[in-house]
Amino acid sequence: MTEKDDFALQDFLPFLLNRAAEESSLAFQSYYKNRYGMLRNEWRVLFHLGTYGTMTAKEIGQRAKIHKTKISRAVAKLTERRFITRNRDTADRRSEHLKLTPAGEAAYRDLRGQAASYDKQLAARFSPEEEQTLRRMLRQLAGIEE
Amino acid sequence: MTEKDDFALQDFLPFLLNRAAEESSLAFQSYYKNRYGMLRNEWRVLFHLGTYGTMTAKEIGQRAKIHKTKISRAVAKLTERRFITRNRDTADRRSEHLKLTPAGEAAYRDLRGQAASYDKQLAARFSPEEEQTLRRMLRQLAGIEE
DNA sequence: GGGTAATAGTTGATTTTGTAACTAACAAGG
DNA sequence: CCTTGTTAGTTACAAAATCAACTATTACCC
Repeated sequence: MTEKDDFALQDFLPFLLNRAAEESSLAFQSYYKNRYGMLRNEWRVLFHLGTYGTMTAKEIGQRAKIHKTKISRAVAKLTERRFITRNRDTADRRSEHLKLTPAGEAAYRDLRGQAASYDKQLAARFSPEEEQTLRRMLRQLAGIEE
Repeated sequence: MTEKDDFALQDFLPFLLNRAAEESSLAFQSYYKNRYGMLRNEWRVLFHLGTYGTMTAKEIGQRAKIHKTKISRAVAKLTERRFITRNRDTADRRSEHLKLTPAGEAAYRDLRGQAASYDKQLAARFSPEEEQTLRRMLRQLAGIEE
């Protein structure tokens, strides 16, 4: 009754992944929250716009696999804080092209720098080969082709 | 402006981990939600009690690194649905010993079986060595010793 | 063209989570 | 024993996620 069974929660990949995700993003999340008052979905959108340039909400959603509702709200916040501007497509007036403002670009550069060094720090626990393997496996699990 | 930058969101481990976690647990989550109306924290608590037997909320929290608030609510739900019983410790009346009811045991056995086969399926994408490496790295990132 | 379906994005209602304050019980020092 | 501090667990309130319904626009096709 008090003995350990053969398949525990710690052996369950979805649990492990979730725990690793939470644990590894803790410090980063609070940095961005304190510094820019940005939530996860907001800096995700910012990051995408910084990386790929002008995009529509739909494109961001497809690439990052974020639901349109979350994007819509993140975009509203980011627009309100003057990090991005929106422009209706003249050919298809349903979609909007989103673009970083100079303030958005600055925040993005900071974000990217922080993320890159944070990432490096996390990966430093492993050998370069292990790290590559890890990234490949995670992309596999996440359904990211590229 | 529309070109790809050198460090994208898909390269960021916390993002990758989070995406992999969500993607990989989707089917499982909805199974348990539909079958038993259980949320993630609820089946996590159930799983722990099934694996380790009688425990207090605090012990579950330490092992699974779940916040006490979440556990408290999960325990309330599970008790209400007659999956677990609570017994105050006679020596220290602050803590309660939680234990599965027969219905809880049954749900646990189903849960464990499903989880194990689901896990196997996920891991089948990789070679056995890769799988072991993945688990070890995830445990590392998650801060799980064992 | 006119009707029906599809798509981009928003909004609202409900559920869940997160944070912090709270209660009850114990511990330890004087 | 009484004050102060700590711990186990709960609860209240605010923030966020979810899901479905909604608006506006375009696409299809008879």
